Amino acid sequence: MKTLVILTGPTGVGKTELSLRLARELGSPVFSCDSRQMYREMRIGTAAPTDEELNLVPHYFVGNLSIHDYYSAARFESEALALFDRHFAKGHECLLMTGGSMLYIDAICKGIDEMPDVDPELRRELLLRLEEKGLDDILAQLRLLDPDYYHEVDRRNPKRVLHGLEICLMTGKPFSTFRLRQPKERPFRILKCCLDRERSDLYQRIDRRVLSMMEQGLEQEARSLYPFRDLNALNTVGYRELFDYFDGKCSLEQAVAQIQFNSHKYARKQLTWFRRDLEYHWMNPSDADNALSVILSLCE
RNA sequence: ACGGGUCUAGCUCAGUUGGUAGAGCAUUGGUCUCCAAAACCAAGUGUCGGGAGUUCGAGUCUCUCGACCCGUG
Repeated sequence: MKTLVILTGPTGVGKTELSLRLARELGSPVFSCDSRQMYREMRIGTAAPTDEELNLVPHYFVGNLSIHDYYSAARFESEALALFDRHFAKGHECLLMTGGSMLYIDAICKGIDEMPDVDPELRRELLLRLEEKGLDDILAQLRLLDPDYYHEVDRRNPKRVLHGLEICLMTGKPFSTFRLRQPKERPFRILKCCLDRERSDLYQRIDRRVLSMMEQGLEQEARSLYPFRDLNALNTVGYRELFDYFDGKCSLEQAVAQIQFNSHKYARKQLTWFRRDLEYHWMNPSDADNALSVILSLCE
């Protein structure tokens, strides 16, 4: 039976390392599902696999985008599914997808409803309007155009409200008519594995990794991307904190500490998301051999 | 040694004319169908340096002890 193995877990838990071993065991490439490692300009700060690691096993979706490119979970869904098809057709029994982008994982598992991409100009307009007239103004229009969604959304969350209105304005139809939220069937089995370790252990690993990023030259990487700080890709832990430092808002030390804290926060958010999904098999990669054999036996 | 200052949540600090404490960060939990490493919501925490006194009542006034800091020797 064709199986897609999903190996995920919070940032810094040790996904990359285990995925390389697992990929060799399964004879699969690594299909990354990390929304930030895709940007080739952001290697250090996203802890993207190194050249040596990339040479060990073929990877997809690492460094395949520029920070200037538009991308989304929906695009990832269609591109990744097409690739899976091709590889399964070539005879692979198991394929491995690794990464921590929760929404991207769900896009693969359940699918995302068909919806047009948002026109960047419209988005800019609405953001401006949000700034000038406030969220209530946006909400009022959403209420008119899509009362259903108006009642569902978290009305305090500008991003959600804005997106709803964007789709209404672009299509002339209520956003909620697109949101079927019906999980799509996939022509393969999905095996979900989530790595986790003791919290203090995880935080220590994250903290150490941030320091090592700094040694690898994260500051220079961030500085070279500073002119593009307004791009969505750069709204990322590890970069925006350094941008604050460049702006003189804090010391370098403080920025580094903030990167560590924000990574902790992100790890917690990931865990919240994964916990909710009862299909996950949980394992601790501090005993990598065991984790590996558990996953392999689940693949049977 | 003398003079001055500081000591409040894990950290940095706020606490009005005395009514037993708060904000940011951290920590923790949650929401979530497409810019998602985003955005949003929520929670706990304190022997207010120790002790004594004044007072119906002290983080807030007085005394005392201690720690640290800055001056002067």
